[in-house]
Amino acid sequence: MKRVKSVYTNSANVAERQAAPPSLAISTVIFALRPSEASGRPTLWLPLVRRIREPFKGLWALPGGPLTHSESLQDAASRNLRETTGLAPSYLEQLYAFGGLHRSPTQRVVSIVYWALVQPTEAALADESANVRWFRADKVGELAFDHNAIVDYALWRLRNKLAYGSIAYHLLGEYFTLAQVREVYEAVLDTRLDPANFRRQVKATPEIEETGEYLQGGKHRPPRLYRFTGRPGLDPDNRSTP
Amino acid sequence: MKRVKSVYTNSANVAERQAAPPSLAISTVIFALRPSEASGRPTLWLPLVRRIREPFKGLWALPGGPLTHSESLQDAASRNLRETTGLAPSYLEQLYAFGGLHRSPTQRVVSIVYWALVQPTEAALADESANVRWFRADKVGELAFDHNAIVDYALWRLRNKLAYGSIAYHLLGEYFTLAQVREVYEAVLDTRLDPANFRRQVKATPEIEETGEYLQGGKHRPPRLYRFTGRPGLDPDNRSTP
DNA sequence: CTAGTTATAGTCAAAATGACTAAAACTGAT
DNA sequence: ATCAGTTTTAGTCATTTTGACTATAACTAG
Repeated sequence: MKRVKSVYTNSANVAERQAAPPSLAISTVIFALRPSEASGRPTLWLPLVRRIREPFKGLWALPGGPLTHSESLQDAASRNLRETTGLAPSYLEQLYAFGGLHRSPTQRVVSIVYWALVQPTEAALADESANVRWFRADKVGELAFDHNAIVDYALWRLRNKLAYGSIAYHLLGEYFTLAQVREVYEAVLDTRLDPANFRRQVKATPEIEETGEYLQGGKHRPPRLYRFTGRPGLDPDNRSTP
Repeated sequence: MKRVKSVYTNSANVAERQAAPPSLAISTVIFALRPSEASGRPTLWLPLVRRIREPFKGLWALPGGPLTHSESLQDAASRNLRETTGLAPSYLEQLYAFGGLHRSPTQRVVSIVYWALVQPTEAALADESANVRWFRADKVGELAFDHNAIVDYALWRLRNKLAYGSIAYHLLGEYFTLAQVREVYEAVLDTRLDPANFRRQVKATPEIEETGEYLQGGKHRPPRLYRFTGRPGLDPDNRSTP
């Protein structure tokens, strides 16, 4: 079989490289909640992978890879999430297609970026190694390519979607207390919210179902557990909120 | 010069076509306001181009084309909008990257779709020919590829963005009356709104500036003209609303 | 000058929001 | 056993926002 790929990657002919179509890659920004080392309160974290080749060798970058022929964009994002972190997302949505001319110094590459939320039970199982590490979302340092801008944009989208839609629950387990929901909002939006008013609002949304269970083992009055009954939200074209 | 492109397009070798990267295209959904033939009230229209080759030869499709090497995604969308309709958009934003496996029967193609709003003064100048025609957004008929789904999604996004953000003004000229703004909302959201309450809300948004001018020549009391002082909104990454 | 129509201001009750008080229910220490 | 401390939960109350509606102003057509 003729190695078609080599026409683009190995040739030193500039005209040929010009004529090559921009390459397509898929990346994902994966958010999960983890307790902050300092306060113990939950904060947003995301996994990054260390680049083992040029360009940007040694820098951290978003997990990603090429789009293979037999998978849809969403499938590619899922796969690549699973391959780098071992995780299955509870929420996955397309973020944006980044296609600036100089994103990569070596070649023109268009990246279709997805963002995902994973539940803490999942996140605890996440692979971590020398080349895969979790970072606090607000302290990622300098990343490869335009990945700092992408992370910022993903954070903006997360905040936005949280403020409108009902998405917070995908960062939590199946059962949760109203205080935990509030902590998600506080972590993501970086504000403090009045517990009484917040609970009034959450209880007004029809997708929140009261269970008969209570969370035991805490130091104080045991809070009631709730359940989210909305759709899974794995579909990017689901028409929920902007 | 070697014709690199031919490696993918002319070769009959299946293995080679498998190995070829999915091709990348840019399309645009262009909305403008035009008076309905029936009621005379403004309604949403969009231009489509007739396909002159297979697949889907003869069917109408969204304007689009390949991504060239020297332009960003947004530039490609702008150019392609200008080339097919002669228009310059007053608003242009990325809609979504569509990459399903079977969007095109002949090859795998990933389309990055933009949506645009053009002002009526512009829209009146739009080119129309045998192969470019404007359709009412709710009556486009059967389109090529998955373009019906794309138009539906674009309409959903437009409604959504209209309900939250301040985007209606990009469908109007520089000066407009509050009744015209209301007509935009009524056309896009397909509802009737109370004129008094609507005006109260619009006047509460800080980006709307009252001018000293009045629209003359109407049959009744001349309405005051207003101006929109928000940012142009040509940037897709502008952090306005979901 | 009058009838018809649109623009615009204002009223009023209902609903939503933000700040706050307080009781209930648990744990851990006295 | 009791009490102090903390969190959950319910409720109050003033303010703001919303929706339905009334009324007046300003124009045109006849």
